[in-house]
Order: sequence, then structure tokens, then C-alpha cells
Amino acid sequence: MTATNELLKDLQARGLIAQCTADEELAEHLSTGCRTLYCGFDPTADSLHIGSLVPLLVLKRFQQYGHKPLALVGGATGLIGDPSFKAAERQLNTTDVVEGWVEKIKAQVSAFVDFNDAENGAEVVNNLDWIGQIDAISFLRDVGKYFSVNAMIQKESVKQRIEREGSGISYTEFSYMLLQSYDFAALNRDKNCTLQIGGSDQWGNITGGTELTRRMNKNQVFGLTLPLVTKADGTKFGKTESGTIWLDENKTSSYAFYQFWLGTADADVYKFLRYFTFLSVEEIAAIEEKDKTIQGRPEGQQVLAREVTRLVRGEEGLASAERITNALFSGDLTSLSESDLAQLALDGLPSTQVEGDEKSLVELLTASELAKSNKMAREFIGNGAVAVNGEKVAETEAVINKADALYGKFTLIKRGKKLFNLYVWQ
RNA sequence: GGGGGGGUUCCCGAGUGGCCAAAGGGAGCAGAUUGUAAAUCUGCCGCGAAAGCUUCGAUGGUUCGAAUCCGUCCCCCCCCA
Repeated sequence: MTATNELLKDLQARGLIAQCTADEELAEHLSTGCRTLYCGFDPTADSLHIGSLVPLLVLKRFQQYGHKPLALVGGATGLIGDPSFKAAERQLNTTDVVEGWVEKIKAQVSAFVDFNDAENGAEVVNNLDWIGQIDAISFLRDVGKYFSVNAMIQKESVKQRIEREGSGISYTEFSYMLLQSYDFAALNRDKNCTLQIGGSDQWGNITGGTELTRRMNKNQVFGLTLPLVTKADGTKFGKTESGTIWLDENKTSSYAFYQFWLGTADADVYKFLRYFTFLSVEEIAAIEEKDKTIQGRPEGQQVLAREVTRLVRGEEGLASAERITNALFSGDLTSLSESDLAQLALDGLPSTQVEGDEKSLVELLTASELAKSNKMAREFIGNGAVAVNGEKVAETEAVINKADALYGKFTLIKRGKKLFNLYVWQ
């Protein structure tokens, strides 16, 4: 498709459009007024992770072009569980737990859109507000009647659950699509919402919604999906050795967040710049061109890390991440002042309190995240993977004294190429 | 309601009485090389310094000895009705 609408052109240039319904009519629709669109975020944890960043930023992109975004938090759907492309049935969470998560996620999504008084001011809605009202009979009669099970089991998103031996799908999860479809119809009815966006795994749920809305409300509405973020090496995006990268700074420090983006492979970095930043496609192309001509380290990763960290964690989060990064990776650790070191811990560099005057190196490693068992600790030391205050230590039985600590207080240990822990002697 | 097949160490998946802490692959980690990239090569990959200890859905047995056999329970899948 070749978009005629400016916004769609930009999204397309960024590679952000996976699929969309009725593209020409959608372009026309978006070009002729302020439209209301929504994207749903189910509370499956107490924070969203960076997988939700693409749709979140696309909501913002729509708002920048004058449209009104609704961020839907799935207080109801989160109680059911979306089966789309999930290999196995999931454990249900209790209503109390989900309720708590809803509040946190509401706050999180709010940071990405503007709640101004303008015509296109954003809103956060919770589908429990309308789904929670319906009784079973009405739901089955008014909504269920529009769905054909024959069609539903043909959906790619549940196919593997239905066909693959060793799995299966409960009626609960199978019903998920009806709830999400009903959301769209309800938002269309109550808020004149005419577009739903989501990850490409949501295509089945979204088209379910456009069809239900047409049947229930007699209105044409649109759907648009965003590509699944993939990495060139085929591994899963958004995970590191230490786990998921969360949007919540209490779950992933800004330093770790920044480092995650900085570690992006060359093969992915320009794509990610288009997905995750508001730099124009021209600016990104310029960076890519420039990187081609430089010997050694390209600039793309740093721009990406800076832009995304600023976007999600703000100027302060970015500053703290850069302080740590600069201290650890560019230069002489011993040149850090006492207050610099103290600041690193505050900035989110992993740190551990140490009692006493001396500890074996093995003990220090296992006291932090650097090694999970004595055995591993010894192996790391033996491999020459451990450096204390910048000096490699390969002696398995090494003992670290408080007296040798920087400013009599700090010992900084590195394990591997980029994992640090600061030990603070008491 | 009836019949059949399963639950193995992070994942997939071998293993049907000792040779099993458990093949193989993937993921992950470390080293070399580098740009805190990729690719490649090497090593590690339950805990423990070791003796040894804990693990194969849960539990109770049989046995000198069980992931492997038997009982009970929980969970999952498929087929027929």
C-alpha cells in the first residue's frame, strides 16, 4: 500500500505498519478530522515491559498528528488471558492482584500521551468498567451470537493451541476474543472510537472487533497492526541475561535500561531507531550513512540508548545512566571521586553492603548478583573474568581488604565484560 | 461416559532397574578476537573444595539399588460417545 496520509506515510517509512484494514479508506478517514483510536494493554504483571513500547509510542505518534488516543487498560481482559500465539494455557491471576496491576499500568501508560484539554487530549479507560457490567446471558445473546466458532477456530492465533498435541485451550481463553471485540464496539458506541491499533499478534482480535462493531453499531471502524519486534539473530527481543527489560524504573534501573539499548546489534539498530524514537526517518538515514563511513564503533547504538532512555526515564534517568556508563566504561576507575562513587549506587548501579574488614573474593561475588554459587565464582576468577577496582584478579583464593578499598569504602568488581557491582564497606 | 497417550535438570527432548546428575540440541555464562556489535573458536552449564548431597509432577511402597517397577493422588493432551 502507498499511504496518502502524512501520518500513515511516516509510519510506513518507519516500517511500523504490519497490516491494516481498508487502507485507502483509513487514509481518507485520518485525513479528514480528529479521530479517536485505542490500544489495549493487559495487566499481566505490575509493569509493562519494552515490548509494549512500540504501540505506546504509536499512540503518541497519532496524537502528534492531531488524533485522540485512548489507552485501554484491560482490567477485565487481564482476568481472562489472551491466548493469541501463546503456546500454553496461562495461570489465572486473582482479581485483587490484577486490580493492583491495573493501577500501576494506568500510571505507566499515562506518561506516554498528553492529557491536555485540547480536542485530542488522551484518556485512559478500563474495560472492566463496561465488561464488568454485563451479565452472562446478555453477553451470550448480544455479543456471542455474532461470532462463529467455525471462524474462530480458523484463526491463526489459536491454531497451534487447537492443533498441536500437548497443548489445548480452555473455554475461558477462547472467549478472550469476544471480550476484546466487545471493547472496540463499546468504545465506538461511547467514545466514537474508530481505530484500534496493536501488535501484529492482535490482528485476529482486532478484526473481530471491527466486524462486531459493524454488526452491532452499523459503523465502519478500522484496525492497524504494528510489526512484532524481531532481532536479526532470531533471539527474543527485550530479554537479557538478567531478565525482562521493564518500563518501571524500580524493576529495571535506568542504567540497565540504557545499557540494554546500547547493546543493540548493528543489524538491528537503525530499525530500532525508526521504531522507538521520534527522530525523523531522514535523520536516522543520515546516522546510518555516517556510521558506514566510520571505522570501528558506530553511533547508532548511542543515539538509540539516549533517545529511548530519555523518552521512558526522562532527563534525570538518562543522566544517571550516562554517569554510570561513563564511569565504568570509559577510563580510569580510580579517577572517580568519593562522591562520584556514592552517586553510582544512587543511580542504580548494583551495590552490596559489606560488613567487616576483609572478605574472600568468592564471598563477595556470591554476595551480589555477580555469581550465583561459590563454584561459579571460582570458575569466573579462574577464567580471568574478574577485575577488582580495575585490576584483573585470577587468584581463586584472593582476599579483598577494606584497607585497599577506594576511599577506604568502595570496592568495584567487574565480572565478564560488562557486569559490575559496587561493594560498600561498612 | 468409554478408550488411549503424557508430565525429565531454563526450554525442546532422549532415557524403561545399576554403566544416570541423567544423551543430544537450543538458550545462557566465561575466555580469545572485537567496537560494551555480529560471526568464529575454546571452556562451563544442580549444590558442594572434597567426601558427598539434593533432583526426573506429588506421595507411599517393592528392591541391595528406581527417572525407570507397583499403589494412590494432582495436572495435561488425543480419540470415540
